[in-house]
Amino acid sequence: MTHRLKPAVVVAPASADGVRAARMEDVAAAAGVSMKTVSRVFNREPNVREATRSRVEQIARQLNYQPNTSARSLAANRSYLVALLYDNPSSNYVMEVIDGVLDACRNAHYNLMLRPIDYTGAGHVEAVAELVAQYRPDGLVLTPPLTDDRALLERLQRLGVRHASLSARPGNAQLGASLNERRAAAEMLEHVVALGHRRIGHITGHRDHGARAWRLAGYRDGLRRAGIEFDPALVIEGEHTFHSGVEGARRLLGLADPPTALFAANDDMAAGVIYEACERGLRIPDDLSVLGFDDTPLSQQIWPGLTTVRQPSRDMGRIAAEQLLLEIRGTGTGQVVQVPYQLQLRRSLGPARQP
Amino acid sequence: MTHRLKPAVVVAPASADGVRAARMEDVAAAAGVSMKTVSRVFNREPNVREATRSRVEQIARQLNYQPNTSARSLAANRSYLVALLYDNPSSNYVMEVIDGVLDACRNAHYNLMLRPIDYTGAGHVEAVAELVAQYRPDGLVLTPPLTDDRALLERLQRLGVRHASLSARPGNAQLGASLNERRAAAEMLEHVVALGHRRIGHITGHRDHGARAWRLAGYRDGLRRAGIEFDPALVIEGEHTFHSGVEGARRLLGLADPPTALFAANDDMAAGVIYEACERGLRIPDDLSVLGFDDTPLSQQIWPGLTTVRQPSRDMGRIAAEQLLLEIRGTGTGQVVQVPYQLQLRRSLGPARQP
DNA sequence: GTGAAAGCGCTAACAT
DNA sequence: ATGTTAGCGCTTTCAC
Repeated sequence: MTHRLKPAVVVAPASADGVRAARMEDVAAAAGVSMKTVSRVFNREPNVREATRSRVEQIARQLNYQPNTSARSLAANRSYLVALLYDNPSSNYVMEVIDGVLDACRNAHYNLMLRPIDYTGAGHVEAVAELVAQYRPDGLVLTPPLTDDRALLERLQRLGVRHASLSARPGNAQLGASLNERRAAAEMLEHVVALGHRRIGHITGHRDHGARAWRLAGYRDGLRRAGIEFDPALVIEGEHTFHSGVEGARRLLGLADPPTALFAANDDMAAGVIYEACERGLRIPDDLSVLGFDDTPLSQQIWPGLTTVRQPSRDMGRIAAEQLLLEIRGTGTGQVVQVPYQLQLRRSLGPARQP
Repeated sequence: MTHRLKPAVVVAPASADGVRAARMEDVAAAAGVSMKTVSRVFNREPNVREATRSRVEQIARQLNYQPNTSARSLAANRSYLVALLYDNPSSNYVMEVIDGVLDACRNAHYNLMLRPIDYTGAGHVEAVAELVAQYRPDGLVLTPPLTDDRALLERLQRLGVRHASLSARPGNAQLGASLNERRAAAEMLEHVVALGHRRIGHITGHRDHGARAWRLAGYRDGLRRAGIEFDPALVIEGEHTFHSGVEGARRLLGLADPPTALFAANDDMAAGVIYEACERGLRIPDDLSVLGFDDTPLSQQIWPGLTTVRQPSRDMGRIAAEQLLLEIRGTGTGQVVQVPYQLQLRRSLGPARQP
């Protein structure tokens, strides 16, 4: 007994459009080939004559055929889904990464799933495991600091889920994109020193982020090359938030002999520094130069414009997803791609105030 | 001939975990019930004895059973997918909306699909139609100005796809969330007037956004109530971007008799106003008060803090998705929910400068 | 309140 | 180079 009507047999209005969507069977029938051949065409498999291929493609277009993703997933045991896991430190950053990953996914006809994760929360590893069990993403993209979360990485390994990472610590990722943050920070420092600054403060990133160590090391490299002795009193622990930038500035600007320039490990904190400097009536850059890192949209929306290191987050998201998809689709071998940085000079940086 | 092994029969290591994921059949067997009963439990259908329900649930937990979404989708002819369409005017805004929608989706075990759309681009309606054909989302969430895109709305209607909207023009949505923007703007104006301002400029939103008319009308309401004559020379067309805020401020502050307060139709433009004012050496709020709308994170990251209308974008995203899901799941009747606004007073607003 | 069986639309394995 | 068939894991329909 047949419970459901086959449109190939009975044409019945089923959607609001008045016509049921075409299935692979319909295309196959119209093209005079088997379903398997249509399947081959749509999956770009070999062993289809060119003439057959183009005929199938034309018919499919005529019938406005769109493969049903659920059926494909079920039969092929793939989800055609990539999940992006992020712990939202800065919505500007995340949004750019999303844009890039989305770009790569759309090109590959993959779908993107988003999952905000609180990596400090208990059970965040379990939450990811559950996501994997339920949706079976073909791969994951991780942003810092999830990229370096030992427990999470081990679990992913056990689950056999591939992942690509942005700015992961070396060894924690085989796939993804990263940037030589240490060299970038050093270069920024050299530039600042060249403008006559000798007392340069630093507000670090959060301890769980690899970026903290790299940017701090770059800061020290820059000082060393200039022959400036490292002064621990000028380094404050931040945690990537605007508020921690304000706090850091408060402490550094409250010193008896305050710095003439402040290098924050990201733009949000740099914005906090500018805010606090303004509160104190300091003029930027006359009284204080401020430097950031990332070049998020924020750096152009505050006054004065923020001098920062341009990190191509959108590209990094796209590249990481591309490397992942290479492996997923078996069309190549993914790697960790180094992307270029660039000093973005804006008006928050000026010559050192003369003593 | 059997091509694939059934784990219920043969236990074979299939995943890296060493154990194949449990299927509904396994749960049914272990609980001594039929698959249909397990299905009923998982879909919260009626007609299951409480004892049976809890036994099934316990077994499922023991076996770590997670329903396979692809199989569910295929069989039920639903995608368990909601797509969010947005034309990215401000990444802060979009990110908040995403967060809210995601929240609602996760609660309902729905997946979210993102689709940035350039509504000015040719073929954007076709792009959406293709997305619908391929992924068959059970519903869409639209953000302005897509909420009021005639061609798009008509197409969705024909395709029979439900949608919920944020801040849609009345009549363009049956589902979603909105805010009385006109009243909010008027209230803001009254507050500004109470501080002695008489010449108050306005930079409008983009013409394609309903918000433009509402916020402009509120601005005029506020002036009228204060008995201040509307001066068209004080209104500049903006387009929601930081840059258009800078431009608008440039023109208004260049007037012979410049305004003492500037109300921008969103925060990004207000940040542009502050930027331009600083460029001119004006002190805020002493020389110029600046007002925004939305209360995105940006309004707290600039100096001085921006006085603005708090629009709960995250809640609006969540609520819109909830209304949509009510209809999708047939568990209720969705509507357009009015959400509250709130004046967010910060230091960019002060008493009018005495002439 | 519960179950049996058909079938959703596709791909995998095996044939030809 | 192309076709045949079983089956992916669930929900639906209908029977009990």
